[in-house]
Amino acid sequence: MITKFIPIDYDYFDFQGRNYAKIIGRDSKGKRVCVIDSCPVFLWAILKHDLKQGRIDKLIEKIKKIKLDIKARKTKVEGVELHEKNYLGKKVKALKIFATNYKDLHDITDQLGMKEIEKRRGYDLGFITHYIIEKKLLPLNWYEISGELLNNSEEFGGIDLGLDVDFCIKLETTKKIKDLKFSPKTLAYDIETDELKIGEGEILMISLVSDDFKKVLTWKKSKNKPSYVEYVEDEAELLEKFVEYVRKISPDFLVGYFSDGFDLPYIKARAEKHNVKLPLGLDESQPRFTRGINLTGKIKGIVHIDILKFIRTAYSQYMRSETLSLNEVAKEFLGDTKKEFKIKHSSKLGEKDWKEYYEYNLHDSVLTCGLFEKFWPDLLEFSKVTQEPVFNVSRNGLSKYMENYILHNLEKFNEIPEKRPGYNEISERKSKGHVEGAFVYEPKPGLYENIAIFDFTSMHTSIIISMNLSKTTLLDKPSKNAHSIETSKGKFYFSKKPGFFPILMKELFEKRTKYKQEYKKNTNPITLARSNAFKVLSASAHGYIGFFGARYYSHETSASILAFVRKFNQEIIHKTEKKGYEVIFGDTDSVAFLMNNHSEKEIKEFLKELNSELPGVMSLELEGFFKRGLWVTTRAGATGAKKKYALSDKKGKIKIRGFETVRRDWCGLSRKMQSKVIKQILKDGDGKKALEYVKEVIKKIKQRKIDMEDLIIRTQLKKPISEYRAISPHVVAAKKMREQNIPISQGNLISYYIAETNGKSKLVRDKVKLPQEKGEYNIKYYLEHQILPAVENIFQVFDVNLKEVIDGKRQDKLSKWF
DNA sequence: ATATACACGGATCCCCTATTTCC
DNA sequence: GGAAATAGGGGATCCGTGTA
Repeated sequence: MITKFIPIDYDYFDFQGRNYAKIIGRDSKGKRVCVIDSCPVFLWAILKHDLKQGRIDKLIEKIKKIKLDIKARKTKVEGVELHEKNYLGKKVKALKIFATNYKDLHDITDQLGMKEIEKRRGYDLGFITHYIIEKKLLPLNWYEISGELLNNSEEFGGIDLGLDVDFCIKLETTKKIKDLKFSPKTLAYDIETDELKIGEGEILMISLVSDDFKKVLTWKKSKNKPSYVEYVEDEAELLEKFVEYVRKISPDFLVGYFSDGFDLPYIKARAEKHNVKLPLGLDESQPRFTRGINLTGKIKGIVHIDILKFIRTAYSQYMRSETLSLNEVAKEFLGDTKKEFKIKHSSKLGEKDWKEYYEYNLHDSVLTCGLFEKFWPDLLEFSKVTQEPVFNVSRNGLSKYMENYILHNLEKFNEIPEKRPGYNEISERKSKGHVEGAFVYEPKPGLYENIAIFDFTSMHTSIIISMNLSKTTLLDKPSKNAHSIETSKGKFYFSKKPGFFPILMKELFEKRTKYKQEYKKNTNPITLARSNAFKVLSASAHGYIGFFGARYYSHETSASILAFVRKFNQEIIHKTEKKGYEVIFGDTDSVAFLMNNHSEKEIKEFLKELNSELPGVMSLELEGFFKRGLWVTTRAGATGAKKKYALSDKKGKIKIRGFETVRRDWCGLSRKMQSKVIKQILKDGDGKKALEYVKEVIKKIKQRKIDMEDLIIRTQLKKPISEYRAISPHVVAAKKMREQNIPISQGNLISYYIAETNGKSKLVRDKVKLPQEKGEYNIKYYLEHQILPAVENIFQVFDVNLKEVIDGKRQDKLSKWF
């Protein structure tokens, strides 16, 4: 049989001791296809250099005899080949040792303690990754495949029986073809429960939303039933009905929001309680969870996606939302929010509340479905770039993206993969301590006019490429014909012969540029997603090298990259000053300076000149020309504050960095006020109006006219309450919540305000009250700890002492304004 | 475990000394 | 009068959240 095929989900099974990949996908007509395939299983034994052929032959014979009888499975070494390979960029002789089952590679590795063998590698990729590398059947690419149709066949122990697919094919050949249209079938779901702790309460309803399907299943009946609501008798039937609908719709992707951590485990826990089976898998298997801190729910054949996890890794650094709640994320990406509904325990809900609750539940799935559609192009592109299935892509972190990209591209360098670091290796890496980071120029506080800013394009990555930096190009001794750099950890030398890591980064870097252009020329969600995928990947190169869990970790390289970053930035700053410009600030990869009377054209010429002196792919670009810029001192007052500034461009567009305005752990009042003050000052060029405004705010505070909502402070609980050594206000608030049985856990944003109290304690934490708690806000606290710190330094730029304004003292220095 | 370092700034912690309170 | 409690100053540390 010959058919077109797009692989979506990868799984594997053992049959007669061997591994078989089981790949679920679709054909061009949308029929569901299961492909069964196998691939050679092997690991590498790297030989000590200068071994004589005779000794190698003897070693091969010895290895060929290895047999294992473990875990009720008999496997053996099935063959050994000698190959010329590269390992960490160096030529080596290595034995390719074939085995029966991938899971036994570790045990075989343990048998390879012979002294002729230097290192053992390539046994820790996982079967799926290994299979994709070997057979090049890449996720979400289109193929024309041929093979034997397994129709109710007994082969593989009758795998085809009881598998809910249209065809099951034993793969023979594959041929990559041009992309065809593929719109995945998506089903979003969401549950409502009485308790937030997994399995503690009852599941009241489940909503399901697909393209042309909207449903709320519930056993909580009420008088007016919207058409999309379907009643069942009880919770057990609810679960059965849920399974029934999922099986009937049979989506490629079952999507939830935080469903790895809530919805799916909850459903599983309740099903166990009621003794209800959850045969959601295409083979009727139940969802399975991987253990560990972060639960991951897997359903065979249907890709279970927790879209929150993907948004968190791939997108959150570019988002405006301050939390990753469904409401905020949906607002940012879909322009839609959750339905208003105040959740109460079901026993406290009135007859008319239920209709709203159904709607609320349904709409959560609508939003989840919308988010999946919005991020589908991104999932697709990341999956294609890193050549890993969407299930993994949606849950992997940045380091894994980079690592997969590397592993799937090693073959063209004839490289044997490096192993994952073990526990000891990781602790050793951690013990090496931090390397010195980037250079930040101390700004001179003040309000400036006409500012130009340059910054380096993908600075770290372009340095890795241009200076050929990596674990494998690091030389173990000084060399004259090498890139070298002085770091706090010593002077390091890197070969000038391009290593595979910098070459790979160069490919990424070039594609990043190419797809950015493509996106600019042809703007659509796919080009944007592709551009973004390469941007994210390209930007995490240095982070990967410095990450203790990375296969290609290198402390020396990380230190060198950062040393080059400092060097290049300081050189640019120096050259700018030498050219006669006054430098205002610089952070890592940027320099800002006063234009004085120089024209934009002159400055662009200067940029060209700077660029001509940069090596390799490094380049400096114009970030922009700005009309005004504001820099302040630190709270201590002695020095200019770094990483805090505000700019306005010629169109009056404002860019605020680091100020309290952009920090979510300040109350709304200070943030809004500071933002307004900054905007006013950048607009006017002085602080007169802004000061009037601040005085009004102060007056309002004193008169208790401020809305409570604007005084709420929100701080994230980053760890379990018991682990806090310093009991700060938000920890006290969290404790109060716990006492009131309000469910809280690590990662929650804790809201509270500071109230007037009778106690004489001076600790802020003793004045903490929860938003719903009765009390009056603490005037002194808000004036001195929220308002003053937010704007004091700004007015200092104009020689205004705000403390005196607050205290109502006369303002001599202000006389010039009044 | 799940990319890196630098930086700000609030709040508490902790140590010290001076002052107040208690017996 | 002397010991214990309290206040307050100030640096160290913890903690959360930014910038790049």
